[in-house]
Amino acid sequence: MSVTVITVRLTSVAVITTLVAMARWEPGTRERLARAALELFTTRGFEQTTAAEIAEAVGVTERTFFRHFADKREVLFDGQERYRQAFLDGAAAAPPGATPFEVVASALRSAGAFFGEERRAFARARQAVIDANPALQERERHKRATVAAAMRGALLDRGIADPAAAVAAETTSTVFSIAFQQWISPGETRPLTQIADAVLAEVRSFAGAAS
Amino acid sequence: MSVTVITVRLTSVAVITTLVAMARWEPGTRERLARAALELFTTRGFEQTTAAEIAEAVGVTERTFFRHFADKREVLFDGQERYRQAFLDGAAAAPPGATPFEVVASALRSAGAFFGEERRAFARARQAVIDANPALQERERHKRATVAAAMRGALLDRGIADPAAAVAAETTSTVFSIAFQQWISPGETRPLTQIADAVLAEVRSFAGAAS
DNA sequence: GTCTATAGTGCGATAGAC
DNA sequence: GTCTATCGCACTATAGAC
Repeated sequence: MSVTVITVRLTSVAVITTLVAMARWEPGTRERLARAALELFTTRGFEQTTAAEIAEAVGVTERTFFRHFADKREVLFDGQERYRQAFLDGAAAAPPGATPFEVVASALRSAGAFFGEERRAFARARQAVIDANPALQERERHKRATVAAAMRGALLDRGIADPAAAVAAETTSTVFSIAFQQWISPGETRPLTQIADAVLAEVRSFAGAAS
Repeated sequence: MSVTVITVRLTSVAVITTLVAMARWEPGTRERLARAALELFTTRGFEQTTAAEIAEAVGVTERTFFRHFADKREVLFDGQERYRQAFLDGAAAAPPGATPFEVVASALRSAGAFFGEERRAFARARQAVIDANPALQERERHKRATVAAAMRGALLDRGIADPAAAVAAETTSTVFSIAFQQWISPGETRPLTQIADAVLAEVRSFAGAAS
């Protein structure tokens, strides 16, 4: 029986609190808001869903929603830091003296691995919502740009100067974006890393084809 | 005295209309709104300026502002179709059978020529406003993405398939963006076409450096 | 051209955790 | 006592509906 309790503790922070003390509010509000939002956006559409409805679905007020998310769109982009970090970790993993291309390839491998098979279905659902709304596409591009900015910083830190750093950083972001789109397209079964490899090869052939 | 009148007519379209006929509204409202908006955004900031204030500065109602621009941000991105067309014209100018790289280079030359020296000061003022506001940066990236989408369409029409078309299209947009940023940076005097050439060369060296 | 819903902000109060 | 998450309420501007 004590084994069961331990299992619960490991899998649900909310349950711990409920057992330990009568909390006035449940923890994990942010994550629950994000989940409820995706579901409501999927069924009713982004614009047809109000922030108040999302909050209500979770049992908090609209004001609480906006305390967690700066705006309504942001709720779909929670947890992007971890994914940006995957790029940076990959870049850092490249050996000293690696060429910009090698750093980019390493970053793409790391980011590609971050999105394993278990994330593909979720990614598809999320992307369907984004694809249906221009305002969300804008936000997505903004997030993509922060990845490029982070990569540029990492490359500059490695001693690679602009404009080479900027080109390499933007290429990372572009290749990943094209590969990701393919990864979640219907019928696609290859892992993201493999697709990203193919797209990066395409960049090389693009640049070399006119010589 | 008639000389004075002629001078006025040459410098103010609004005055012509007032003199020639009792027009119910002034022409060029859209352009005047865009100009007034840039000026107000520059002095007060984007968020500190309301749509009603921009409209008032031009002598129209807030409703009229939103008839011309779908949202407040859009007033800073008026006339983007002509600039997107410059890319497409350049792409179309590439000879049949040109490689994707050559098509991209041609598009960049055309777009670079579109932004002549006479536009540099305006571009700097506009960019200062955009750089000070994340919401405007989002919109700018969205516009950039439409350029990439248009380029991809042009490349597909030429028989270049994905993902090569997507890579080439995104590269066009990226190179232009990096070059444009340099073009309007303080102290820069080189023409945009020359800077874009240099950035495109950087792409080639990026892709070739790891072989 | 008017009316209205909704996004998003500012601030004081509250209640539990520590 | 401090810190943090929440509520509740008043408020403005955007943007769309009528």
